[in-house]
Amino acid sequence: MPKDGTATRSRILDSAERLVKVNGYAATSVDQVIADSGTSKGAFFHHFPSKLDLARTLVQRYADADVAELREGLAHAEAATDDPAGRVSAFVRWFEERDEALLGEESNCLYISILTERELVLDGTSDPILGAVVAWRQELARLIGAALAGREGAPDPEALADHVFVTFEGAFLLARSTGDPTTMRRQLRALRQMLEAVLR
Amino acid sequence: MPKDGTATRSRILDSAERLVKVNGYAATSVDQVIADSGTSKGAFFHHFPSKLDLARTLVQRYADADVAELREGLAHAEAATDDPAGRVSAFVRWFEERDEALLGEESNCLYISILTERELVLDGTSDPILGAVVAWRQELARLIGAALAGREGAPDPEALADHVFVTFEGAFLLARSTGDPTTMRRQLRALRQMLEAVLR
DNA sequence: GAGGTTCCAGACTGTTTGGTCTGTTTGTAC
DNA sequence: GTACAAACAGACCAAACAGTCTGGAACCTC
Repeated sequence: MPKDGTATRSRILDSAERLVKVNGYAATSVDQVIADSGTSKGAFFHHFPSKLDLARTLVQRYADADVAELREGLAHAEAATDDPAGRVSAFVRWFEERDEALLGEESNCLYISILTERELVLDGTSDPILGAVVAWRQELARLIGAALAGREGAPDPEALADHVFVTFEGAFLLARSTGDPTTMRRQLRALRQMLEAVLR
Repeated sequence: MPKDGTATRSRILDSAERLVKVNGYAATSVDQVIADSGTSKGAFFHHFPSKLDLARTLVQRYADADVAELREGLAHAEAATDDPAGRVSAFVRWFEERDEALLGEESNCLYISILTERELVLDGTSDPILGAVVAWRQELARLIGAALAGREGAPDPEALADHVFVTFEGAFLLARSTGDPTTMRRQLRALRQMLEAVLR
């Protein structure tokens, strides 16, 4: 085996993720990524056959991490209590309380940058996002459905589950436009209070 | 007065809005806008000194229309009933029921395309978005606050008000990734049901 | 109808873009 | 130590990009 290139590859991916989250995919040039990662054209196109291929790798990596976070939150919620409604609260609170990284002023979601460009959706680059969305939907619909069990005229558990995803993405955008770093926490808090009211 | 150019200008703006909503700002070239609007380079740069200037005009126009829709919904809600909580329901339902244009499969929000690119935020292009956000926040906080009046331990009316905006933007993104045209309506319905539970 | 201005078409330009190509270094296998 | 392939570095390229320029047509003013 020849010399190891995984470190260079990771540096490229990390720089690209940061830049694409902040500026968007089309607005991020390969040269910017190269400069930011301190590598070269040769290195870039050695690891990725094209810019589009980088995007695909990036989205897959990000979605995997996202689903991992989901599992982490679920494990926490299910360990916290046996009460179905309490688990939903605990799940949201789990994200509400991790303020630093998630709530940072400059924090953003890669999904937004990718979904903004229709070409990336049409050619399947965004497919891992759908995978993550479905994972969130299924797991949270299960959690919420348990708390709603046997209620008549109750809201659709899947729609409520999707609304958690909706809140994250919407709050990222709201934070962008207001510049207020407390936006994400406040929106998660509002979401939790509304869910608690529905499940009461 | 020389010959009228407002029709050409509008055609350019309409094409640009459609293309930017669908593909993003950076991914939309001036040449594309020209081709789509059936005009020319000369016409484009006669009406807009630069691509960035087009973006500014576009955002302002879109935000103005957005605030007008807010007012329309408010007028409808306030005419519908005197009950404070009922007005909040009526407001959301007002959007829930206009499915065609707003919920169309290909529908999208210009805000997302603009907020995705940090440069457009830093140079003030996104300022009208903040104006619209604040308008929604103030008006809806007033509406929701009236329904929450005198309740102790109640959620923050401003956060709930912002959550309406959050739901719209998040649902647009969710619809993009799932391709499901019923997404917006289902999310608005979930939002309404949660608000009704909080205000009950 | 002469002069001037707005409106627009399309050729043109300098720069940036994603991507290629050549060459060199580095580690590995034998 | 020789052979070989992976891991780069950086010059290079064609196409696409935003923006300019020139020329002409339409329209108003006088």
